[in-house]
Amino acid sequence: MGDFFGDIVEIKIDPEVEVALALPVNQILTYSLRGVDTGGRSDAHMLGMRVLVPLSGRQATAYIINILREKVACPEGREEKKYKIRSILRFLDKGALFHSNMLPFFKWISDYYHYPLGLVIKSALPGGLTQKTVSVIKRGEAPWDEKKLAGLIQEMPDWLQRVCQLGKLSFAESRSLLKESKNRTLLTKLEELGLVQIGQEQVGDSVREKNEICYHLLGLALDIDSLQAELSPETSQIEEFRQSLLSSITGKMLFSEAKTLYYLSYLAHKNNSTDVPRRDLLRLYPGAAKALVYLEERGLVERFQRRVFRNPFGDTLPFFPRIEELSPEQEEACSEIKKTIEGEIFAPFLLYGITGSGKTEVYLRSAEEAIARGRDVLVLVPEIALATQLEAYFVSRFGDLVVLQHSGLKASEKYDQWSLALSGRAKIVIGARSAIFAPLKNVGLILVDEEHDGGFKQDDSFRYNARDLAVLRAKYHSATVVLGSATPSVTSFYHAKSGKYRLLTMKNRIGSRTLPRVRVIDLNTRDKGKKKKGIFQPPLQTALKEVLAQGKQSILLMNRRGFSAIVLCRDCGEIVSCKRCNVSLTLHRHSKKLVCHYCGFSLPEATVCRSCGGANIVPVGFGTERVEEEVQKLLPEARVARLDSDTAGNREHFLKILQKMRDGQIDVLIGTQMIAKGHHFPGVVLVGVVWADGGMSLPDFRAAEKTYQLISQVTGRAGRGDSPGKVFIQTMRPDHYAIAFARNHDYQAFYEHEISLRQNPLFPPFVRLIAFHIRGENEGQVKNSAGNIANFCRRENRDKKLQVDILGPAPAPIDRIKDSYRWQVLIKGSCYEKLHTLCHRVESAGKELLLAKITMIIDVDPENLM
DNA sequence: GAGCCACGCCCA
DNA sequence: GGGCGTGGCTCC
Repeated sequence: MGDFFGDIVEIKIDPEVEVALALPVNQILTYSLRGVDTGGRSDAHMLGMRVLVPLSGRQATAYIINILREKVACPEGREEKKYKIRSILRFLDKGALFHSNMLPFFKWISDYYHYPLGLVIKSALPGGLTQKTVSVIKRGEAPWDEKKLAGLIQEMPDWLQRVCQLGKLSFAESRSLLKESKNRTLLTKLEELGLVQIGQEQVGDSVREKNEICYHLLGLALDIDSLQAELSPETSQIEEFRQSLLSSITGKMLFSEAKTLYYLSYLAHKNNSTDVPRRDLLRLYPGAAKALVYLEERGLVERFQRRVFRNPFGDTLPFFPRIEELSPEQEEACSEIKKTIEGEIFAPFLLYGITGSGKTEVYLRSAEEAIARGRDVLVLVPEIALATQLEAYFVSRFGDLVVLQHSGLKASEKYDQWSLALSGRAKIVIGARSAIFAPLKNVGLILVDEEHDGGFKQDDSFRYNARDLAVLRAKYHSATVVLGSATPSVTSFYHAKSGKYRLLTMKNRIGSRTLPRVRVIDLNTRDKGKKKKGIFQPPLQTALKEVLAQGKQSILLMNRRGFSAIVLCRDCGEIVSCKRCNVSLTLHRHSKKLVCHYCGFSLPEATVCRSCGGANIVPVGFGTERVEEEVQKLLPEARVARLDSDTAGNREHFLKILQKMRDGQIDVLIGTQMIAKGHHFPGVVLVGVVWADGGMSLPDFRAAEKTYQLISQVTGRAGRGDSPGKVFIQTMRPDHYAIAFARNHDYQAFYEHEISLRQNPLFPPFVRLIAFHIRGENEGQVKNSAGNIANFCRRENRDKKLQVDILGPAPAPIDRIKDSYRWQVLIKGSCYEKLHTLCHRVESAGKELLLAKITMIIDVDPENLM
């Protein structure tokens, strides 16, 4: 055999590793482990580890994704490596940061969403774990010489003066200066003269584990049991305690030592743990610090460190007891899900259950099943507010097996919660979309609540959809995935109907609760000619008054924050728009500002028209602030609260309002869509949709679907307690199918209508979409680049017969945000492979197609085309 | 993401 | 021809 393969010799060489960089680099790089302290780790243990690597004169974080232990020398001349393999600098952690079974998942995601593997992995980890070196501009060794400088530059820039005075500049300033090439050339010269120096500085992790010092008793035959009954923080018994100790030890026992031991025993007893944190001990008795040193020397106590996990759970989580009796529909759903969990097979379910039908209990029972079988559970919710809801249910049932993962947590808490999941101490992760990457090893069940929600789609440069990834991850783990909703996305329902998902239906509300009666109020018929009466029509006004008189609660949905929709100049009719975006400003009366909702730009409320200079600027249309004002006028005695992203920015405040609402301390709650979702407010009997039309006219094929969902969701908030609910929908388009079907709670009919519309022209679920967002500061160049992309697509499509539809180029509905012009090209096709083939070609041809400084974002399965 | 090099433009 | 600024390639 050796002769036959004469030119192929198996040789053992230094082990090499393949890594993905935590940088926007699409390549996998190879490094050597030569001379690296691997700490005796096996290959399997090195997979998924984070390492620091040299990268053209810098250091960067990378993740090990493959280990090349043995190599076959390649036949003559082929695959000769052109580069020199360098060694990694060091391992950055004790162990891997993700389980190796996540790698295929990450690779798939990287390919599907056209996003570099290293950055996929980076987003799967908690923030603050990216070490690197950065360049810093410093004073050089040579003495500062103004004459030398004068030869180089006429005027000394002020940053250079600061280099001289402070010795060095900040990371951020150094970076922005080094970006500009004219500074670069100057700096090179200054460096040659020895006046400045560009140094490399290490940036470490910004989160780390927290440890505390603990003590426990050692070698003391204390008869704790006999003492325990009497132990108390009172110190009157200490002398007696000291005497009793003297009999069991050799040598003397100072009073302070006895006191320390006394408190140590007391705290150990109180916390039901032999290990007592030093901090707790010192808080009770500051004198323990000195005594502990002696006690340790004498071998009476042992000191050690233990890891503590910072904990994001508030101490006021409500407790929800287990519901013993299930409705027949719940029973049915649970037993179906149970079967697939037991079978440990991949099984996707769509749990279509109307609001109030008890989906939460189905989730909890399914989770019990998975946990009982030793498997982990992942729970995804579209936003933090809902995590808070579910969190209480899950903690009530599963205690500290549950951890949280969402952006409401502090970086340190996030890191600790993530660590608990990684180590296997936590078995259930609840979180927003990024929790789809939770480091659970053996996922047996994934629950996606409110699966229709757009919040699962991330809208920045890594545009993944966590709901879709949930199905994928379940496949990789042979797990059950349950997508739950009262108003499933048209796509998911289509999959359920076509058999791709299994459909579980729950049509009845728990108990005797009925669905609320919905009344549609046509805004077109309101008192024409008469002076406008405000934003509530008489039936809604009456209902609000009645409900208040009964001592019950109301919810008013207004899906726009601020006071007005737009502000315009009464003199010339010009709409006051943002300086940097092509959108109208919105009046925020609370902060007395005109605000841009896209870039945050603001003007003072009292401003003059940019077009004619007139000061007669008036707000037109309405937002939540105006609704709030009108409610206060209509019901002066009512307790009113408003929840939108202006007031909910502070999580504490947000939770407090939700709590007050549950406790009945608020009569009318006004808010944007964030009040529509999932909350359980038993006292609410009236829901008013102040203006249902907001989302309907948007240029989005999902506009009707989103409107239907929003109205249904908020409708579901009414009548969750004992009294039946009432809903009023104010609209200019009472005949629109989304409103008509929402009024009758007829999801099926809505679905049938919507799916027929998606067939011509073809839209998802019949085709898939990929959007190319082309952006830049020069309008003409953006437009031309978009044209190039579209032409390229058309050419490829024709030549390669890809059967893909190309739409555009077209300016985005909002064609300028933050001074950046926005155009898009949309491709759609029923064959996913062909669509992605085209997408890959566009990606690799991108540099030639895009003009200077024009960027392109690839958005697979776009949700938001604004 | 950031260093580095090639290329192109401007002016002598 | 030299200096400077920009874009794009590459990093192992």
